[in-house]
Amino acid sequence: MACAKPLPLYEQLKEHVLQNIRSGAWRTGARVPSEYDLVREFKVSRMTANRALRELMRSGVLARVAGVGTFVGDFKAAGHPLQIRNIADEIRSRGHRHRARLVTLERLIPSQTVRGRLGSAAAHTSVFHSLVVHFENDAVLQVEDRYVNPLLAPDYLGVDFETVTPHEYLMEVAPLQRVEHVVRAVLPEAPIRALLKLRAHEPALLIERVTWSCEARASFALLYHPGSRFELRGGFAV
Amino acid sequence: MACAKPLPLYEQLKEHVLQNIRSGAWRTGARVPSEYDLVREFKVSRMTANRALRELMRSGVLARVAGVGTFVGDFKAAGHPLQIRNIADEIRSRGHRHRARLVTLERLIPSQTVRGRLGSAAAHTSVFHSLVVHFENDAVLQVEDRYVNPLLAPDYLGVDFETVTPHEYLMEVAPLQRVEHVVRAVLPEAPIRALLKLRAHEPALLIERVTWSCEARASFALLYHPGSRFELRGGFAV
DNA sequence: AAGTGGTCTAGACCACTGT
DNA sequence: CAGTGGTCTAGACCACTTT
Repeated sequence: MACAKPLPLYEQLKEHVLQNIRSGAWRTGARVPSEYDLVREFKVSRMTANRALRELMRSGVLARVAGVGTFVGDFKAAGHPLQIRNIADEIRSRGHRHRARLVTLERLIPSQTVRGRLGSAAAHTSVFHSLVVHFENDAVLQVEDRYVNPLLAPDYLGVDFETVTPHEYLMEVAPLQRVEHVVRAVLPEAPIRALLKLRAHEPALLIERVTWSCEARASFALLYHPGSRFELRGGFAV
Repeated sequence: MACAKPLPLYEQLKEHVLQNIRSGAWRTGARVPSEYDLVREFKVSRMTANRALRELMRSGVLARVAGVGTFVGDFKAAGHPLQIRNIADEIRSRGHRHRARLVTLERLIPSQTVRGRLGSAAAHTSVFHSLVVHFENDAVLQVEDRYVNPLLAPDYLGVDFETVTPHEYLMEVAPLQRVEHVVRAVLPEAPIRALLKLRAHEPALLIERVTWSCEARASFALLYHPGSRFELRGGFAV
């Protein structure tokens, strides 16, 4: 998926910084080239370098201190509660590596709970079910327990969910119309706890998410995250 | 209520646009002055006007179309799952009774952690600290551990926080400018656990919230909720 | 043709931190 | 003191849309 048009200079600078963070060359807390360094190295004006670093700061990748310098930010895993983002993109945008392991992919008769969340569309029929573990640099970041309306994604069982996330696939085949989520702190049951590699009594952050497409419920997902390594970040200005 | 320092020009422009939106003069979808309009009206350079409008676009307030113009954004899609809501209003909106118990109200030298969140404004000076327990029909719903910048709310220690919530008071004396929050699942320490009346190993949902006012950090709050009785709900359409 | 936003430059002054 | 980020200017070229 190459970008046809050349990126603006400030985007190229941002990408350069992110590459160095992704590759591990610049670790958390490390000093990042100053605006003047970028001016000299890339032959751009200072405003362009400033914009690149400023935007990376705003998105939490960098920390800047006037009179001191710019440094790689100290991020714990952070998600945006209001955006429906692809977890793989989210991990990559932090400069880290995403990997997915498919645990289960099947067709099943939904439980009472799942039927309630997925609605009448799945009343007496079976639904698709996937269980995927998402890793950020080899540490488990999310266990994704997802139930999908087969009417809206009939080819779900044929997708390779170790290269494409369920979210990516669903966004492609079913236009997202509406989303609802509930966030809770829980002590997950043993199977989930094992997949999350949680210590005993370590809590998890659970996001229950229902998505609508074509006026119907498309998917119900239980997204479990280790409490010690995951944060939902949000905020707004003004 | 006074922001002493003069805001940067681009912040003044943002404020000007926001005032017009807040007052209702510019409604959703209405055209906003172009960059050149702002250049002429406020005698600033185009880059300054550009930055103001660009940042308002990124925070979702404005929508811009190259070659066409800038318009007031459509807020119905921009649901805030973590709204800055007053917990008392929230409880009452569910038809329940809200009660607050003030545990602590003091001035103290902030810990390293608090200083980090509250920023340099509190570097070597003391800050205000309040610890309030919020009940929904006699069940604990939130333990609010809040640290306040004394420069922005000098009368904080004189407020009766069993009749007015800290949030209500702060909204009154310091205009809210920016908010950031982090949501996590945690096992709280003993003192908080006792106030929350949690069973052993019962997790809590922790919201860390930093609010800005007058370009300064106004308040840092740790909002603890019992995992078994509290949910964050959100969602949006389209 | 006129207007708009998107980007970019080559300077500038300031306040601040480090040495 | 030199270095840093924060801000600002007065131009510029481009692609695009509307008239």
